[in-house]
Amino acid sequence: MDENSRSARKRAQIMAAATAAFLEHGYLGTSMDQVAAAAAVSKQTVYKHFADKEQLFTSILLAAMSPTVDQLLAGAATEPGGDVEADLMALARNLVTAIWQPDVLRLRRLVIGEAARFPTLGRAYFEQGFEGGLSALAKSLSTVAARGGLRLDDPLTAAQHLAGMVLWVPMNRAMFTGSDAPLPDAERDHYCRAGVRAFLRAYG
Amino acid sequence: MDENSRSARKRAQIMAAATAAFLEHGYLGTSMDQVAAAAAVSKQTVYKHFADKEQLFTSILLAAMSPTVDQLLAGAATEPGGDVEADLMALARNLVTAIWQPDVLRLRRLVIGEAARFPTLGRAYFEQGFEGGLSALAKSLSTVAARGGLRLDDPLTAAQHLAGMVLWVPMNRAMFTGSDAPLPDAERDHYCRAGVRAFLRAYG
Amino acid sequence: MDENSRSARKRAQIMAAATAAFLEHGYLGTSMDQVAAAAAVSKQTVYKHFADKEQLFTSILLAAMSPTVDQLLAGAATEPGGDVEADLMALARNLVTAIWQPDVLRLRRLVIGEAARFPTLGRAYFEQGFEGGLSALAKSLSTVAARGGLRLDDPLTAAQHLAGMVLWVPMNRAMFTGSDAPLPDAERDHYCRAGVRAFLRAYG
Amino acid sequence: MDENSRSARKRAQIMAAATAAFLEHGYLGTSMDQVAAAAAVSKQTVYKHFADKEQLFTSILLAAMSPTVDQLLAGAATEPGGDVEADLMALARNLVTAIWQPDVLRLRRLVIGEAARFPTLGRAYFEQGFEGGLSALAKSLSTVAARGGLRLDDPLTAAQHLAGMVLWVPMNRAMFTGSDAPLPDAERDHYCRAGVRAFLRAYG
DNA sequence: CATGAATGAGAATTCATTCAT
DNA sequence: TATGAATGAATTCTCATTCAT
Repeated sequence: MDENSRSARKRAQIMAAATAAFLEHGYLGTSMDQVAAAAAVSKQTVYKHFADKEQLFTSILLAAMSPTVDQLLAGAATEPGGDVEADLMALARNLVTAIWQPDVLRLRRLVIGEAARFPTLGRAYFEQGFEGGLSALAKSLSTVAARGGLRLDDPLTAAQHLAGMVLWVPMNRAMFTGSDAPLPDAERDHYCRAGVRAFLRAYG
Repeated sequence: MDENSRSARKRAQIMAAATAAFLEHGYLGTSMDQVAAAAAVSKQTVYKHFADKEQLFTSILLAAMSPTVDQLLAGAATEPGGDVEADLMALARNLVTAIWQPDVLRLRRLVIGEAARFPTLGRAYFEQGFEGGLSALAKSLSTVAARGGLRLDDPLTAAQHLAGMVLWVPMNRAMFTGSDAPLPDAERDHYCRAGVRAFLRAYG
Repeated sequence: MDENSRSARKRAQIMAAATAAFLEHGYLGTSMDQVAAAAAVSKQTVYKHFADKEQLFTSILLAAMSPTVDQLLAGAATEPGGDVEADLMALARNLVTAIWQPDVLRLRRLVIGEAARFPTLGRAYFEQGFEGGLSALAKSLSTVAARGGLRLDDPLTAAQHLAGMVLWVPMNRAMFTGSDAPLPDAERDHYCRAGVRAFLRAYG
Repeated sequence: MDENSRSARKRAQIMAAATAAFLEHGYLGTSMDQVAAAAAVSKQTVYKHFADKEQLFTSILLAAMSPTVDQLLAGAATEPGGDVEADLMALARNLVTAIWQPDVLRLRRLVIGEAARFPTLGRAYFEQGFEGGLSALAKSLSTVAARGGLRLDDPLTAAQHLAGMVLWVPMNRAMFTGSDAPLPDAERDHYCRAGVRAFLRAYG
């Protein structure tokens, strides 16, 4: 049990170090030496826990996705309040805030950049992170709709449209420019408001 | 002119080979030996044309962006036809078709994946490719609106919303899953139709 | 202590091999492969001990200077014996003998040849090896003078003059011709005697 | 004759460029590309004039020695003036000034640094530049002596002693530290005066 | 005759991975 | 078990020299 916990601690150190390194320098840009050094662990120990670099990478990324997904789902949950527009604005803001964590943006870029080399990983991210987030958003929309004022024949499509209108521009900017800086509140609210209003006209 | 053409020919060979290699294997995944071999040219010749790997990479990508942008702009142009919905559908279909070229998808992934290492490149792509495409779409929307049936106070925002609704899901799928396969017509039409109808409700 | 000794042994092997290689072929003329092969060590091990070639070079040379300096200082020390001229002759002979070690001559040529590339190294050699030797010689001269027969207002200048008269010609010959052969006794004595006699006329 | 002069001009360009490059970066540190580029000439042209790099190097250096030697000889010539000490000071100052040209110092370092690789060159420099200079100095000393006040049984040995006392320290400093800066007048005069006074005591 | 390209090797440095201790 | 060393290939880039045009 002692060795077990010590081993588990080392494993955690390795994963933390590797996650940071991969997110910062990419797959090929990260060396096993760097990982071992950053984890304050010998290379052998790394190889004892992870068969090779590919396995380390996929394990790391799959583990890194969970909190991301959780955040997304949490971000999509709403405490329904006053009027519909206010509820939708809160929903949109939560969505943006959940996504605009530096590590989430880096993770997106990393998975996209390695999609050709690691298609399984990309598919996992898409299904859990992306589609999962949309489902959660659809559910929240249904909740809002249940309180009146929204015609939602197809909540999932509505969620896609809301997310697309709000996120399309700022997310592409973040992806392409490489900036991990938080989205300024004014900008965030601008995209949220414009998207929510168009959404209300289409689905109100 | 003779030397010029010979030198230019070599340079073109190098750029073609390097473009293919970088799009397929990424920046770090592509070696200068590979490039030289694929271009049927000696490594020296590569280095005589491009000072180092970074310069080769940026030159290649900037050159690869132009046709992409052109395609996008062309894709956004429409021959206005019958009713508004039909015009918008044509617009959306053209947009999707223009983007869903394998090299365009690969280029997007490459630029995103290297955004941290080459932020200048990413910014260039975003401004020319992404924002340029949106502007062209806005202009086309204005043309359609002029023929009646659309209320476009802010054509650029409208273009962002149309593009976001149509592209958000399939583009993310393409980015994450790494698939360069053409979008099946049925799927394309599905996203286009749903987006266009919501758009018409919001802006019609 | 076990790892320590193993690591230290490897490091010593590397330094010995690198010293020999650099002294024989110069900085640019020596490759890291040669060093590793001569040290019977992998290239990685070399790079684990020394960050890069420059650091290896400077470490090597600084280490190579110490025994040189020691020899010079020891060479300048005298057991004062009979008359002044005999003492000075012994001093001069010791000086020449100390310098005329193949590795010392090679080291001088190497440091001079790389003085433009490694000025710090050259300065270190000048201050420790050259000026240090002169100081030691000055001290020895003072000892001799204390026993009478020498007027030494400025022992350091006197030492410079004695060394200059004795060494100027044979040292330049050794430097320029590249010969590491020991100075024949007859020749050595010739330069020593002529220098000592002039010195006695000037300072006696 | 036209081609001849054009060819000669090119050859001169190459030699000038190669001299500068070799003096600055050494033999191995200079590439044929650099030489050709600096000479504004194609590499073929370089190889047409000089069979290979070694021949280029030796030709360059042998050519670079002549002006150096000339300067030394000229520097050792004196216009005999007032008293003996003044004449000797003038002689010493001229000697120092003649040597302390940047290219002369660089040439010395280069020849010494490459003495093992190019012994013939070093020997040539020693015989023409070094011993030649000493002979000239000896002749000048004889002239001074002829006007009274100097006992010169062996003018060459006297010249060696004068040169050694004056030059030993500053020349070693220049060689080791890599400085091509001109010797400050005060310093030059210091070494000259101390050397000349000791010389007068020994040979006056 | 002179330019650009080719050659083929070799430079320094790093990599992922595996032994030996 | 965990460390340093070894391996052996691959990386980017440069070199001296020689063909072709």
